[in-house]
Amino acid sequence: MTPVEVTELGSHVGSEVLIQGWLYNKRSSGKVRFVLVRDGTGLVQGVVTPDADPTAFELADSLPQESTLRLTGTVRTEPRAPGGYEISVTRIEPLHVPKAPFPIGLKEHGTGFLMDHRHLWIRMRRQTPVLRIRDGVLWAIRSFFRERGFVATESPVLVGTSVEGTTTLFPLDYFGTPAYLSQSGQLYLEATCAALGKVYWIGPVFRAEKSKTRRHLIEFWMAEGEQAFLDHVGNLALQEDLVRYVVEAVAAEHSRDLAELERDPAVLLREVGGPFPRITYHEAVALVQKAGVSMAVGDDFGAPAEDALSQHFGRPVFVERFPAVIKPFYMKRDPERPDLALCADLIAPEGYGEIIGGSQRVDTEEELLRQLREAGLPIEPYDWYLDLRRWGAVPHAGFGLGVERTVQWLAGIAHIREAIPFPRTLDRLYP
RNA sequence: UCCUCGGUAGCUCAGUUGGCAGAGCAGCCGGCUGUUAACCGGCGGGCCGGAGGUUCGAGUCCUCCCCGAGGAGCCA
Repeated sequence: MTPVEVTELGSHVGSEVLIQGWLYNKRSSGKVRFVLVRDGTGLVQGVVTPDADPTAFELADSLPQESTLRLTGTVRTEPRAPGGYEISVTRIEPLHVPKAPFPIGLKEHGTGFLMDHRHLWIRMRRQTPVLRIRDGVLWAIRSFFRERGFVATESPVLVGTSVEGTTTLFPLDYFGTPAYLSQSGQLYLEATCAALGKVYWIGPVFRAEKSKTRRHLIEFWMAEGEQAFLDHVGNLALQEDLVRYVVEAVAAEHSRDLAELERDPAVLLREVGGPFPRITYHEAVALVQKAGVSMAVGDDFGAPAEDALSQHFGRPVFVERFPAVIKPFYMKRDPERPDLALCADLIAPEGYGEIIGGSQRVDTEEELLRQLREAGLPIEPYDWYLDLRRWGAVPHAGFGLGVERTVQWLAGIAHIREAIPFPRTLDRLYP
């Protein structure tokens, strides 16, 4: 018999099917036994009675959690069953029977224990929908860029230069030459964008920050776009279109996953329904101060400040034109206000924090040399990057979107560690 | 790096002014013909994070160390 996936059961009502999966839970009530089977696509309940196969009846009692099995039976519509369908089981074929109890029970566990068992934890009910939503976010980003004519051009992960400041680099030995894990693919995207016009990449980046918060990972995925002949204003429009596209795609294609997480898609669609407000850095500081959060002009926004902004607007908000001194060397200055950078951060609603950082880039050699020096960076490793301003210099702009923070927002989960299969957090490299 | 709270059964936790080590879940045995993290009865299960100290006596008080969680700073 051809195996059927749990999500396809609706089109097999009344016929006999074969389900391949793992025993998630079992219950019994006298002479009726219930087996809850997961197959990766969903959960289905099988009902086993003694008038079915007596072997199946015995197995429904004795098999431990996370046994691998094949289940044969007839599909029925059943409102009492989770998922709406139920299988009247005729046969259970165990493929693997664990010798020890599964470490992750259905009751409460502490975070440390769950993180030690992350490789098993991802099988559990609240984890699989998040990972499917992550897949939806990544596919939506790719199809957005593809529809707009962007070319995927990968940036290297092993690099010789810093993008985001030297204190958060992971150093390594590249056959005797100092090297680092990439903090961002941006500099290389600026090169490929001069070759192909519109480019993007999605990949892992690394920040050796001693951060220990619900919105930080040491290794996280960035989706970065870079476009030639694009200015600051066009950059914001591109970012806004991308975020709206991703939210609408996930709301449409992952309603079942969102429902399992008790996340209302209508809330997300409302948040991206209208234009995203755009305020300047200085307006944002004033708003934050008015909300009672202490911060000075010249500070970057901390978590409480971002939360105040996100609470005030209730939708994604762009904060633009930061003081150049607190931003990286590659950002172009505002011609009207040379002390400000032509940049913007996009703050997600509901306190999920900054999900995008972007800017128009410096496009002349003189300006770039000056800003490298001001940042105290050596010139030589950036010589290739300066070449981009020596031949075919072009106004260009781009941004980086944090994939896990976006997943965190859409899935409505409290901590970023659940937004990636195997999170790399401070002091945690196992599993 | 700093601040706060924790570490007791496989897991989640309780443990009174210092005086015999406890519960729920999981496991095992039994019961129940519609369970929804099922329920009911029974059984087994402990280097109380580690090292020192105070005391007749320490899970409990003190010192140091190790580990975990939450938050800050910084960032996406």
